[in-house]
Amino acid sequence: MVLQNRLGYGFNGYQVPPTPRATRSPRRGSIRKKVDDNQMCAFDLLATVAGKLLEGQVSPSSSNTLTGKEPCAVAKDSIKNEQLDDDSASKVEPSNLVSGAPDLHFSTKEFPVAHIDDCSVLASVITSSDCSEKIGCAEKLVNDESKIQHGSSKVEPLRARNASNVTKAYICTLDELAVRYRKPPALISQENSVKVPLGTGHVSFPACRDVVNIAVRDDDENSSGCTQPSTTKTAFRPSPRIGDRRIRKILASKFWKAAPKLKDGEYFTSETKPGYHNRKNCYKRKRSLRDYPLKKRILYDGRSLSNSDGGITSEGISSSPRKGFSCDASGSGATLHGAFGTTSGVASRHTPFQSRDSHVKLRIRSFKVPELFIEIPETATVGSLKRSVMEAVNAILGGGLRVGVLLQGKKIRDDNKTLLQTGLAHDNKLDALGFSLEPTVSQAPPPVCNEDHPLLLSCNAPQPLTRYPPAPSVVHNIVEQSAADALADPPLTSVGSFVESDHDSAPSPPDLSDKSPMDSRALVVIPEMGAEALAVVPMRKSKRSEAVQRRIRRPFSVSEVEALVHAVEKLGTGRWRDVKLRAFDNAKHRTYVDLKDKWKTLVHTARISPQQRRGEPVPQVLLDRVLDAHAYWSQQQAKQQLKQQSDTCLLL
DNA sequence: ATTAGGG
DNA sequence: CCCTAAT
Repeated sequence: MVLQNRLGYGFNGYQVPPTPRATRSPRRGSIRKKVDDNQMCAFDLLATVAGKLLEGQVSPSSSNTLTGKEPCAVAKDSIKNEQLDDDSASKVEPSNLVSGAPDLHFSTKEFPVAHIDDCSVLASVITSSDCSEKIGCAEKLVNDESKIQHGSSKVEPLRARNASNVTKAYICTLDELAVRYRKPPALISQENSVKVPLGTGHVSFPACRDVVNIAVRDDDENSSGCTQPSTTKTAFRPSPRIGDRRIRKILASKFWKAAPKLKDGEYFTSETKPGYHNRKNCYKRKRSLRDYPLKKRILYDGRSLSNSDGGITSEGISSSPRKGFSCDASGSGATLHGAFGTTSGVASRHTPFQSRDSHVKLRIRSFKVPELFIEIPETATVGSLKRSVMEAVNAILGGGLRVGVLLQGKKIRDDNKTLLQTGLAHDNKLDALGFSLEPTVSQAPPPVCNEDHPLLLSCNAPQPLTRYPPAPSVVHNIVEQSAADALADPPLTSVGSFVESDHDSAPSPPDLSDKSPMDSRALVVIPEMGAEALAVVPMRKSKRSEAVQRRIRRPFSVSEVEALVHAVEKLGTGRWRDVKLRAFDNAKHRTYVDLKDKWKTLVHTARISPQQRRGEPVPQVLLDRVLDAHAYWSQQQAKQQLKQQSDTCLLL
């Protein structure tokens, strides 16, 4: 232990910087922003693909709609539509965009259900790909949540950089959708001429606020569905008084509790709370659905994947549209069962999509895991290696993946299109259907590494329990607030020694019993590519170096903050390397850049109102010290600059 | 490799 | 946390 810090540790006074730092020339504005805005915007990517997709699908006569537009325009349109909200249900109607495409006529009437083996995420995404409204809702919710979490100062949701948040909320919403979607949904849209048959348990697509409500209530299966056309409009309209905060609250807490409780709770089981930094965020189906295991193949291959698009195409997809497959509202639990049972091979029978009960049955025989990066010392045991791989697999399946849908090698990025619109509902197209697992930008498969000695975690003992729930089936481990994960940090009682070495990434204690003779220092499991041809979207750069994953987010604990404050008080800002050496020498996962960044956020945190702060609350005392130290060292810096200026003047 | 800043 | 320019 390099340093012993305690909360409330007295401030020993500031230290004079050893060397007056030269005045830095003003930084040039980074071009980064432009890159972000122009190239990394998720919507841009999506739009590009959507545009290409439409080009290939829409008949020439309809090329004056979406096709002719700039991809960016598409993106903006979709955003705008979302923001307009309220009646977006009607405004975003796909058939409006691509009028003239014959297939689209049935899109509002028929809703094929895709059933995918075992993977809830897949099921969610697939099923939702035809739920145009719900997807939009999900993103809308994300927007709202981000707005809250970022405070009023800065709202940049839905950007690639914030994909983490997006993914989190997105998926959770999708899960909800999947649960709901087991009932035969019907698209309600005022703009569509097709009337929604008020048959068995049709579920309308509520606007985002309604989604929230759905998440809360269990018994609304019919309340939101089977809506009379007349009342539909009002049902879609979000009540204005519902503020962001409420949405967030419901999203964060109620939903995650409610979802597993949903009628046939057999459907999803969440082991822990959601979150991209939660490696165990892994949905598992209970017994009723587990009969259809997801085969995973890990390929040992030297190739790396190219960026987020370098997903792996699923193989062995068989599908067959089936008419008359009934999934009534009550028997939703059996829906997946029935769907999975009999598929094999691809039926080429043409399905009359006029049928209400026309469904698309899909069966994915196996998926390849996109990428696993595992670093493990050669002294590690095979057992620990297994656990490491397990960790990585769980992490990547639990939230580190997103699903791509491909049709004839082309990625379908437009989640708002129905299966019918994309042509997936046609038997002849089903052969060309493919799925891909793509690493989420945010959820990097946490590099599992058992370096050093992951022992002596005395003060942090409870932590691994929180972060690595022992068994699935622990439903009550669901944490309610996203920020609550900060609670997983070492309790304040262990202030004596903070800044432990990076034990977080060593979940499984090394099994000292049997030493592995493994020679390789690092085992790298890299997927088969198979996605080169899918480069529908010209990626900025698809180099192997793209495999570098974003580091796992590790919120600073209070004790860490305390250490940082103390060190900065002593050393000042601008000597982050010294700060690192002094207070965080043992925390390998904290770089001096991290410390600098943390200080930056600390200063910011100290300046905003406590209500706007998020995460584990930092004691006000500490924040006061932050402000004091910041002021002091800023002043010192200014003095130094003045002194240097006068010096140079004298020299001249 | 470090530092400073913007994202 | 990431990315990068400038040291």
